[in-house]
This record gives sequence, structure tokens and C-alpha cells, in this order.
Amino acid sequence: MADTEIDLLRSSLDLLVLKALSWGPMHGYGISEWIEDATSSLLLLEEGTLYPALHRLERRGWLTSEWGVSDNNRRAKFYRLTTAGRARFRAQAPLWHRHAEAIAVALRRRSVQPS
Amino acid sequence: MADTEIDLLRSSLDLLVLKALSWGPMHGYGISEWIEDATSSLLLLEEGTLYPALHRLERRGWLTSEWGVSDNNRRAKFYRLTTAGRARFRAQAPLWHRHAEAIAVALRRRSVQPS
DNA sequence: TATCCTCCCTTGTGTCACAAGGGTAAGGGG
DNA sequence: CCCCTTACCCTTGTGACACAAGGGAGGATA
Repeated sequence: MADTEIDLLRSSLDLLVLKALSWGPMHGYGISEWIEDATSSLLLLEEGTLYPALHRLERRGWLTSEWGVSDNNRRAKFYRLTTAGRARFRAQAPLWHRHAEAIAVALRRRSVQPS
Repeated sequence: MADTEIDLLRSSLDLLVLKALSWGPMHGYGISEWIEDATSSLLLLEEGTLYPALHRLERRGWLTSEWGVSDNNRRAKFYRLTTAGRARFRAQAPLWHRHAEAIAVALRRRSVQPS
């Protein structure tokens, strides 16, 4: 928990990236725009966070990358989900939801005793 | 995101500790039991995580501590919310919920385009 | 007496978000 | 034609932190 911000990025970044790529290849810049847009600008993704994350995911075998040309006619590296990456997302997303829900419930408890 | 686990602890630990103390003073061991119980054992709190966190929160002025004797007649350090700690929780909890909800929505999107 | 449980803590170690830096090249306005 | 903005890529500190693995003391139970 940073001083004024909620550090939910850390637990969710990899999942959000995998999700962004679930509709097809995208370049880094596009991914960061998608995340910002899809979370109503609540999660702002620094470039120094995004690119290391992409490389990490690639290293783990969940992504592959390929140079290409963007819609704006610019050189861009397109990331694509691997089969393992797709499986990873399918496995982790429900876990994320379960955990988040459990915490949400705990944070709203009315009494110390089990509900 | 650890290899097989969801790292939601990082974003939520401080908030959960503040919540645990919202009903009155508690010692560290009791807090860890409460968190484990309140999250259906989804969040397991290592001692090497808990105690540094308590000291951190105390350093930031959200907690105070005092040695006492536990229900089991053992020496224990009781932590108590300060006014600042209570305010902190009131301010941060809604933020946590908003962020978590935004991410949950993003992870469930049916299409790339804004919903 | 031995063992378990309750309670407290510290010191590596590795991971990671972020700030701050740097670079290339396209397109458009003057 | 030059400049500025925008769109893209990246790296290197640095600090924060979760965790594993260690250690210790004292009560309770058998």
C-alpha cells in the first residue's frame, strides 16, 4: 500500500496483460492504452513497469513477440499469447476473483466473529 | 503474480490489519488468525510478513503497541488503532473496493472496445 | 521431563513498480 | 525544410516488501 495509492497493480498486471492479448496480438503501447481505458484510468501503467512485465511474461513462455508495423505506420513489437499463456489466464483469473472477493468480504465484516 | 499464487496480499495486507483492529486492540498472533479466518484461509500470513508490517504501520502512526498478557496468559504485544489509523482505513477501504472492481470488470470484458 | 503451542522477532534473498533517463521515426504545421 | 508532437521501444538505479528460514521464551499438558 503506497502512501496514497492502492497497489493493486502488482497483483493484477500480468493478468491484465494476458487479458488484453486475448483478442489478438497487440503492441506494448496499445496494451497500456487498453489497460488504462479498461480500468477507467484507475491503473496508470508506467513504461518502466510495462516493458519489463512484457519481457517477464515472454521469458515465462506465455507470450511471443514479433516486430511489425502499427496502424500509425510505426515500428512496433507485437505480442501474442501462446497456448500456455492462454491456459495461464484461464487458470489464474478465477483465482484472482476468488481472492479479491474473499478480501472484499473481510474488509466489510460487521463483527470480529465469523459471519 | 507468483508462479502459482495470486499476490493480492501485497495490496491488501495493511488494510486487513487495520480492519482487524477496528473492534479493539489485538496482538499479532490474533491478527494473523483473524485474517486467515476472515479470508477463508485464502490469505496465509507468514510471521516474517506480519511483524514487519505491524512495525511499518506503527512507524507511520496508524498503530500504537503495548505489552500485555493474552487470554492464554502469555506475554503479548497488543496493537491499537490510532485516530489517524482509523481515518486511514476509512479513506483507503473505498479506494480498494473501487480499484478491485475496476480490475474485475476489465478482466471480464467481452470485447476489446469500451463497454 | 518432554513436547506442543502461543507468542515475539530478525536476517537474507529475490522480485518488482517506479522514476528518470535515453533513443528512433512518422506526420503535420510553420 | 525544420520542428514539434506523438507514438513507439528500452534500461538503470532505488526502495519497498513478501517470504523462507532462522531463533527465542514461556505456558500448558501429559
